[in-house]
Amino acid sequence: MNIDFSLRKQIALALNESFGADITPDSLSLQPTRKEFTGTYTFVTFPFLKISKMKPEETGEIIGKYLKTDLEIVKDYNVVKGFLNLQVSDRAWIEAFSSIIHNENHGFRPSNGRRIMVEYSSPNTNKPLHLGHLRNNFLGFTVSTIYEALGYDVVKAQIINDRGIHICKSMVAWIKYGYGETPESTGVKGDKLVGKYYVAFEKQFREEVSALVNSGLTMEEAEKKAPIMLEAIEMLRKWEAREAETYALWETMNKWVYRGFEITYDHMGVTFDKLYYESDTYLSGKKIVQAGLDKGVFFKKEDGSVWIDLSADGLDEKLLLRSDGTAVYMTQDIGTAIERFMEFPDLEKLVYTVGNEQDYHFNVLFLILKKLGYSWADGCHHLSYGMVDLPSGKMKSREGTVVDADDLMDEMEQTAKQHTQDLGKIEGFNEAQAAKLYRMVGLGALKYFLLKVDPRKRMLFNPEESIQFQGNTGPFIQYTYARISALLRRAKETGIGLIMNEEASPGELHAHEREVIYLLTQFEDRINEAAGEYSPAVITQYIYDLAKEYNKFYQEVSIFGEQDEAKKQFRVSFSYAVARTIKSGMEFLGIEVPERM
RNA sequence: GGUCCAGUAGCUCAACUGGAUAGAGCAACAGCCUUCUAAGCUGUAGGUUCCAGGUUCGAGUCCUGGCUGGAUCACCA
Repeated sequence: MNIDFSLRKQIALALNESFGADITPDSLSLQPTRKEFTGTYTFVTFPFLKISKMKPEETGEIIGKYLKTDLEIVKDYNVVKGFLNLQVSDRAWIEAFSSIIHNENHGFRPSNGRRIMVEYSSPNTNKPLHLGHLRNNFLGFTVSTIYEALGYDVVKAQIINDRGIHICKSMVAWIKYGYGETPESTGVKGDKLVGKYYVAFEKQFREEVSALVNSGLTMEEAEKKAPIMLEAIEMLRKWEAREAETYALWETMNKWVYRGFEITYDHMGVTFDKLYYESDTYLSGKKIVQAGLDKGVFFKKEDGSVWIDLSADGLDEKLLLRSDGTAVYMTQDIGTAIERFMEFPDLEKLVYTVGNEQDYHFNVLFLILKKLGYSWADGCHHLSYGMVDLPSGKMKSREGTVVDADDLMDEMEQTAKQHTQDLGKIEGFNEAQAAKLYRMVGLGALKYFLLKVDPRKRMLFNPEESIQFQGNTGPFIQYTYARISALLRRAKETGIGLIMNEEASPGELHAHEREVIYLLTQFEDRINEAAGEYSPAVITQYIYDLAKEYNKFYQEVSIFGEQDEAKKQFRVSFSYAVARTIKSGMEFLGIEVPERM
C-alpha cells in the first residue's frame, strides 16, 4: 500500500467531485508537514483556489472532510490557511510497515533490462591518485550502484590516460635520475615511484626555465626551449613512432602505475567492468571528421585544420583536427563516444564523471554529437562535480599541497583506531576484527564526508581538523546500525523473530515510530531522486534523517522493557527494518556497516 | 571581456524543485549513563539566505541588474 498515492488519488477525487475539476493524482504533490503542526502529509490548497472559488480555509476544510469520511487511512486533518495537514491512522502506518518488512528487497528493483555506462576515475598515469580522485571515484561508483538498485545493468568504466606528454616527462626523468630504480628494488608503490620522477622532471624544468629567463628569454620561449622539455617532446615523438625501446619503457612504467592503482582502488572499494586505454583510442574520431565535413557540420580552413562553428549556439569555434592532421582531445572524445554506443547499442545513458572545469568541453561534445545526428546524444550526461579545496586553496602538486589518496585513507583508519580505543569499544575483538572495524569506520567517515555534499558544489577539506566522527557522519550511521544489531542479537536469544506477523497489532504507535515508518516509506522515492539528480547526497541525507529519527526512538522507547508482547515484537521488527534500510543505503555509498562498534 | 557554476548561522552543509516561523552537524553553554552501546539523546544561543529591484496569494528557490569567489573560452590534455 502506498499512502502517498492513496492520499493524492483521493484528493484528486475530492477536487473533481466538489469543484468540477479535472485533475489526476500524478499532477498533485504532498509535502511533509512541518514539525510545529500536527500531521504527516500536507496538501497546499493555494493553487486550487481558482478552481474552488473559495477561501483557502474553506477549500481545505472541504477536501479534508472528504478524505476523512471516505478514506480509512486518514485519521484526522487540520487546516491552517492554505495548508491542509493530514494525520494518518496507525492502522495504515502498520500496514505500510508490514509491506516493507515483508519485502526482503525493499529498495532494490528487479532487472529492467536497460543499460547505462558510468565512466569515472580516469586518471593520468604519471602520478598517484589524490583527494580529488577520491571524490570522483566515490561519486561515480555510488551513482552506478544506485542505478543498479533501480534495476539497470550498469557498465562501470574508466578511460586511462596512459599516453601523452605527461608520462613522457616521468620517463625522461627516470632515465636521467632513476639509476634503474624499480618498485621491487625500492619497495615503493609503482604509482608513487613514477610520480616521484614526474616531480623530478618539473623541478629540473623549472630550474632550466628560470635560467633561460635570466638569460633574456620570455617565459613562454623558455618553457618551449628548456632542454629537458625538448627531451620529453622527443620522447613523445618516438612513442608515437612506436620506437621499440621507448615503447618498452612506457609499457614498463605504466605497468608499475597500474599495480599501484590496483592497490588504491582495492582499498577504496571501487571496481570497474571495463577499462579503456587512451593509447588505444587516441586516434579514434579522426574518421568522423570526414563524415562531419561531408554533412557540412564541420568546415576546413585554408591551412587544412578542421573546425566547427558553434557561435549560433552561444559558443565559439572549436578545433577538431590540427593543420598537421593530428587529432585533439575533442576529436578523441567524439570517437570514443561513438565507439561505445556501437559496442553497446542498447546503451541508454552515458555518464561522464568529470570535474566541473570541463563543463564547457562536455557542452561542446554533446552538442557536436547531436549535430552529427546521433539521437543517443541526449542520453549523454556530464556528472560535473566541484573541486575539493584545501584551506590554502587549490591543491597544487608543484607546491606539495596534494592530499594523497593512500595517505588519507591510512590516516582515517588510524584516527578511527584512536577513537575506538579511547572509547574502549572493542572488548572481545581479536586483532583481525579490530583492524576490519578501523577500516570500516575510517573509510566510512571519508566516503560519507565526500558524498554528503551536493556534487556540483566545491567543498572544503581541512586536513588539520580531520574528518569528524560525530553528528552527520558515516560513523554516526554505522553506530546506529551497530546498536540495532545488538538489539537484534538479544531478540534472537530471547526467541523473538525479526519479522512480525501480518496480523500483528501493536496498538497505538509512538510518535517517533510513525515518523520512522514515514521515512521508510520514502526510501524508494529518494533512490529515484538520487538517480535522477545523479546525487549521492540525496542518499546520505536520507540515511542521516532515518538514523537520527530512529535514535530518538531508541532513546525514549524501551523495547525489551515493554510488557506488551505484540508491541515488543513490533519494535524488534521495526528496528530490523531500519537496520536493513541503513545497510542498503550505505551499500549504495560503498560503505560497510559493523555489527558491533 | 564572453560564457558557465556557486554564494544560506562563527565553520561544514540541508531545505523534497515556488509553500507555513529557513533546518542539521561541528564549535560554545546547560542537562541526561544502576535500565536495550553516551560515536547517542534533550535544551540554550547563533540568520537582512551577498546586494537592489521585479514576477504573485507566497521567493533561499524564478526574472533583470550589480557584487564576490571559482572555472572556462588554446593547432594543451
